[in-house]
Amino acid sequence: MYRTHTCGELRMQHVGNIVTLAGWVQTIRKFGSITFIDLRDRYGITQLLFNETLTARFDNTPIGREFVIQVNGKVIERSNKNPKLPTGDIEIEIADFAIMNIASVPPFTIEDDTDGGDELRMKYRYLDLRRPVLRRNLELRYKVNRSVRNYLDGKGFWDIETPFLIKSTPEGARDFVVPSRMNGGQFYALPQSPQTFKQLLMVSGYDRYYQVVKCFRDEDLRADRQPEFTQIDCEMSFVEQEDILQIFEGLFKHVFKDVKGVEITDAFPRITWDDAMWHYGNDKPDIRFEMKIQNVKTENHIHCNTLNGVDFKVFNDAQTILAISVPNASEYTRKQIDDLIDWVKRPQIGMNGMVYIKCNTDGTYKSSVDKFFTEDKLKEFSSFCNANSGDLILILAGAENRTRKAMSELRLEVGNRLGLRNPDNYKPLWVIDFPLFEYNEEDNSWAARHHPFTSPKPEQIALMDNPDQFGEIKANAYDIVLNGTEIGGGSIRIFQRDLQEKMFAALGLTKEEAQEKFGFLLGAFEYGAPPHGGIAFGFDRLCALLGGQETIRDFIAFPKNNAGRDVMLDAPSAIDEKQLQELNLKTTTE
RNA sequence: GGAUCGGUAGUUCAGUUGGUUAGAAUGCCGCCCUGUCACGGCGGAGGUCGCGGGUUCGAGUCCCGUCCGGUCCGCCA
Repeated sequence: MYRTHTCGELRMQHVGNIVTLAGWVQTIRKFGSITFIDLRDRYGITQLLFNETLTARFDNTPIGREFVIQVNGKVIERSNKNPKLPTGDIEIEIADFAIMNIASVPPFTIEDDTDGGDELRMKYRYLDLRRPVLRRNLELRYKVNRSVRNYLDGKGFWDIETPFLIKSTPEGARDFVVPSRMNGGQFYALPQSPQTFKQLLMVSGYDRYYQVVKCFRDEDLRADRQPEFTQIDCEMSFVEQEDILQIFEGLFKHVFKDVKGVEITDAFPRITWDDAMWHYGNDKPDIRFEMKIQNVKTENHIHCNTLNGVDFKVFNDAQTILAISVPNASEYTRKQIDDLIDWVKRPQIGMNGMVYIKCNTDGTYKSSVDKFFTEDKLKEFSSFCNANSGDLILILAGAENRTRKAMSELRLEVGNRLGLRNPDNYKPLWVIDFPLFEYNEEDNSWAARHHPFTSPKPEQIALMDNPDQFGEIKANAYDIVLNGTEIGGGSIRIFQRDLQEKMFAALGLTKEEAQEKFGFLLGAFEYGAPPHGGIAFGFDRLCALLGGQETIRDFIAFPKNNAGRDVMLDAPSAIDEKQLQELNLKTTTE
C-alpha cells in the first residue's frame, strides 16, 4: 500500500496514528540534526519531521524539491502550530522513508505565487498544474460541470453525443478541417457547435438534450478565447422563449448555490438589445453598477435641449454625444482626469479627446468647456445627465458607432477604477430581442446576427421580403450575461422548411447552395419537425468568472497560447511525406 | 491583416547620455544551525544581453531586419 492517508486530511484526531503518506517534496527546512519537509499532493500539505538519524541519511541520499517520496511514521501534535495550514496542528514523526523518484530542479517554483512566466508555465504545464491555484481552478471546473449535469439530468435532459468529423460550412467562423484518407481530396470539418445535430435530435423526438462538448473555431485567440473550447449545449422541443429563460435561469441559480454558495432569489433582470445598446453601449452590460450612458445627441439628433444655442465646434460636428455621471468624483485631480483622457485617446479606444464637467459640492461647476457653456447651461446639462452634486460628468463626442463603443469601454474602465466591479458580486441578466440580421459594410451584405437557424419574431416575418427592412427585424434570440461577459446565448429556431429557405435566401444563398449545404436539415423539416429552441453556454468562461478571473487559460488543463500553439507539445507541426501522400496532400512553402 | 509592449543569470527583473570587469532578488551548490513553516547565518557557482546586419574608436543601450512571447483591434454565424 502506497499510502494510508492523503496530505490534506490528517488532524488532531489522528494524533497517535501510524500513517503512511506519499507525495511531492514542497520545501525542505534543515536545522542541522533535524529536518522539516512539507509533503504535497492534490489534497494539501503535511509537515514531516525527520529526526537526527534520518536527517543523517540525507547525506548519502540527497533529496530535493519535487522528489516523490513515501514516508511512514506517527501523527503527533506540533509544539509550534501553523494556523495557515489545515493540517497545521499536527506533523508526522517519521520512522522511515523511501525515495520513489528523484526530480530535476523545476524551472519555476511550485507555489501559488510562482516566479514563472506564462510561457514557461505553459511549456511545463504538468508542473504548473501542481500549483494549488491551478488545482483549485480545475476542481471548480469539475464541480461546475457536475452541478450543471445534476440540474439538467433532474429536468429530464439526456446527454447525447454528436460527431466531431462533420461537414464544412464556411458561414460564420473559419472551420478547422481534417483531411480524409479514404476520400482523397475531401475534408471533414470539426464542429463550431453541434447546432444542426441538436436540431435534428429535436426532429427525432429527443425533446430535452444537452452535452458538455468541445467546439472548434479557427479564429485568432484572446485571453478569453481558445481555438478549442467547451460549451454546455442544450436544446428543447415544444418550448417558447419564456420556457427556455425559466429553465436556464434555474440552472444558473442551481450552479451559483451549489458551487459558490450564492443564493440568487430574484428573477434575472431582462433588457432588450436596443435598451442595452442605448444605456450601456454594448450588448453585454455590466450591471454591478449604474452609471448609465446619457444620450445627449445621437445620429445628429439632439436630445438635450441645453445644447441649442451652444456654439462648440466639437459638439456641433459630432454625430453623437454621450455622457456618464461618475458618482462622487468631482474631486478628481487634473492628473486623474488627464489620465482618463489619455486612456480614451489610446488607439484601442480611438477618441480625440474627452470633455468633463465637475459638479462641485458647493453648487458651482467647473468644466473643460467653460468657454462655451454658461454656468446655467452647465447646470441644465448636468441635470439632463442625472448628475448629482459631487459627480463628475465625462462626455465623448464623435461618430455614432465609435463613440458608443468608446463610452461603453470608458464606463467599464471608470467602474474598475472606482472598484465597482467586484468579481464576487454576481449580477446576471438576460439580453433579449436581438436583431435577426447584421449588416456587413465590407461586402454590402446581411449576415445572421446569431446564426441562420434563429427564428424572427413571427409578426415581422413579412419584413424578410425587403432587404431595406432587414435591420428592423428582431429575433427570438437571447443572451445570458454575467458581470459584463456574455456567457451564453440561444434562440427559438426556425422549424419550417419554407421559413428556413427564406432565411437562407435573405443571407444570399441560392436555392442550390442552401440545398447543398443544409439539405439534410431542410429535408428533416419536412418530416414533422417540432417547434424547438435552445441555448449554449461558454463553459470555460463561466468557470473563469466563477473563479474570479478574466482569462480562461488557467481553467483549462492544457490550453493553447496566443498563436494557437501548444508550446508543451510544440503543436501544430509538420507531418512527414508519407502521411501527406496517404492524404493526397501537398504543402506549399512561402 | 494591423497596433502596441516585452525578450539581460535556472527564474523574475534593474541596467542612467553609447564608455572600465553587466547587477539585485530568488532559486541552485557547499558549510553551520533542534521548532521551522517566505527559517536563519556564512561562502560559492551561474551570462552567446533572442538572432542577423548596420552606425561608431567603442553597442545590453542607437538604426534596420527577423524570430519568439503578452495585450488589444479586425475576426469570433
